[in-house]
Amino acid sequence: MRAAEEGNNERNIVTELETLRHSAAHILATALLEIWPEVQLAAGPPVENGFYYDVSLPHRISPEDFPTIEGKMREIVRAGQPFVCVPAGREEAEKLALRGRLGALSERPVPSEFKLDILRGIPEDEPITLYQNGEFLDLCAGPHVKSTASVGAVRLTHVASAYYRGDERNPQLQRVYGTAFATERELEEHLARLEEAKRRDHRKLGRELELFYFDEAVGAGLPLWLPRGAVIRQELQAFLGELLAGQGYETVFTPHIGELGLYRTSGHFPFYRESQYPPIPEPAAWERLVQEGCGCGDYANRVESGAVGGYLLKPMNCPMHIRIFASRPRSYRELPVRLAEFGTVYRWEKSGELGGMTRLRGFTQDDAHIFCSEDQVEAEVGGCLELVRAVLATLDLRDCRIRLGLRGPESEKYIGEPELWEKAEAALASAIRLAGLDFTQEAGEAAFYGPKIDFLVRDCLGREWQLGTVQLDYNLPIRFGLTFVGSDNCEHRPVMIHRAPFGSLERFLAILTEHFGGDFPVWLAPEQVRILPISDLQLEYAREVAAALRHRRLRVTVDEKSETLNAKIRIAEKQKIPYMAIVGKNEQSSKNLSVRSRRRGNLGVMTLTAFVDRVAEEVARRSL
RNA sequence: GCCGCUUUAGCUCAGAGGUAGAGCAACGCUUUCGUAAAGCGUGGGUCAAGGGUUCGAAUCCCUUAAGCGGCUCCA
Repeated sequence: MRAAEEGNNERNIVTELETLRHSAAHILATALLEIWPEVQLAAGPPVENGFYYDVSLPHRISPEDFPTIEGKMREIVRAGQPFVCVPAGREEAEKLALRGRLGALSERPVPSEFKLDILRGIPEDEPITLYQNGEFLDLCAGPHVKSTASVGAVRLTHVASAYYRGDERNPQLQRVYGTAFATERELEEHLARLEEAKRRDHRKLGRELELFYFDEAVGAGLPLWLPRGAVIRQELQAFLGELLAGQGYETVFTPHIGELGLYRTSGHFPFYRESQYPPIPEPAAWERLVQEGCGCGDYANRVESGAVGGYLLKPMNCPMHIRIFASRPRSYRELPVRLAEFGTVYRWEKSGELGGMTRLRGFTQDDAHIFCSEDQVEAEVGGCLELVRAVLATLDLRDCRIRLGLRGPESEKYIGEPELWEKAEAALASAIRLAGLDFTQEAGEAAFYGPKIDFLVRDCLGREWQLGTVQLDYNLPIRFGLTFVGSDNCEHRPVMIHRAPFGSLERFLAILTEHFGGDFPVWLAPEQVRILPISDLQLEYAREVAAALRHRRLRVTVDEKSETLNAKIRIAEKQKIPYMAIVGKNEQSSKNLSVRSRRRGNLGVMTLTAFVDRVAEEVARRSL
């Protein structure tokens, strides 16, 4: 969801809590004005977990200012200022803005520039309303609570920056975030939930559980999968591999770089240009350029014109899969052709956009491209949706939203004819309806070659990320001149479906880690069982048990440290090992195990066979 | 990329111009323990990197890098 919905600048306020938080934003604005009367206000809507107000102010607001601001806010709450709606004519409102009176406590020497701009952006047929509490008068669609006293508990959370109206060409504002509730208790509960959520952060757990690692020597946004993370990845890949085999996919492998010309044909160069690493020249060409003293600008021009050849680090796998399809004549009898690959791609993300495993410069998609005839599209898209559903259900990711991404208004961002786009957009919409799924349509969310269905989930901080995606593409088959021979012995144009149920393995791991808080189901757990000998006398038996478990392909280690049992349990618990098998004198003589589950505690004594069968079965069923 | 903040031992963090600290982890010794922390000891740092100010810089200033919170953009 966009933080700031444009239009008349305020989001549609529906719930009581949103109303309260919107009022809290006005209280924040009032407090800011009392401290810095020159502050220029832009917009202050409620958002997912609170509210914010965008302001322009020479003083850089920092968390150190929060106590002062919050103090003022509490005074305003205590004062119980009523929120009064003041209907106003357009001209009157504009006069107030010009006199600096909108978004202010009094008239000021400088006009309320943002309020003026917002005012002028409101459609003619919409009424203009102002709201006042105390001396603070603001352009606002409302509604508000009765009085400032209704805002029982308010807290500022952080300050960040944002472009005015979300456009990077506009001035940058300071965005002060806060949250508000009717009561102090609800606020405390909310803050506690936030703390808890931070404990699940995949960046923190990724380090603690040794799943992945970022090394400055390697580069920003380029993750190193550590052995434990690699186990999870391999399990995920194996799981998906089974599903794909069942749906008639074939596996392919393709290189990480390809001729620039390939990407000219696909349109990645230039339509995807800003997301790509610059071209890699051939060594001979590079030498010549160096000898000629060719500058970067010159090089860029020569690459652009095709005078100098080169390679591109692949930003997507589709062009290579397309070339595989085109590698020989295709008959309608073999359609659909479904080519799958865990394909690693590289994209130039701006430095400030990188973050943990959710946003990277190199990542691996569980990619596949389906080449089919027009009348197979519906069934194939349906199959893809079913695949995503199966993946999400197995991994318990139920809390997800489905978005149909359509073209936006800027036509230069998309390739192909509008009629084909309409056809593709309609086909996807009907496929989702057929699958009986709820979805929203959003313009401007399409890929450059076609519309798509995205599955979105939230991370521990409430940020929404795209995981699975299904994209319909009538355009690349045209650009590559793909054909198949139909039953009529004529050439026909195939349709392409791009799809990735995980999206990327890295982002999926991030979301999965946060979803389970690091407590992965047994089938995914890097270490499934840890044997805890009570004393060194049981070491040998412990190793025997481990060998037996390993024989059944379970991932097991023995804690051979000279520690107390309690300490060993504590360590295993912190490392979130699903099963601990305790072996002491008694277990050794009876050839049993005392089993402790991370989730359910002490499970009591059982035979080795009973334990192995139990865990192996859980793994085989991929139970949660 | 833009705005703001941050960077001290493997991890979490003290240290506010005068010779670098703690807890946990690691390692060693003692202990051989019954369902979430046994005891003692040892090693470990170009204080992110580079430059500057100063008699003297982890500390003040500048540049760069990485990370964090957002914005923009996207798996």
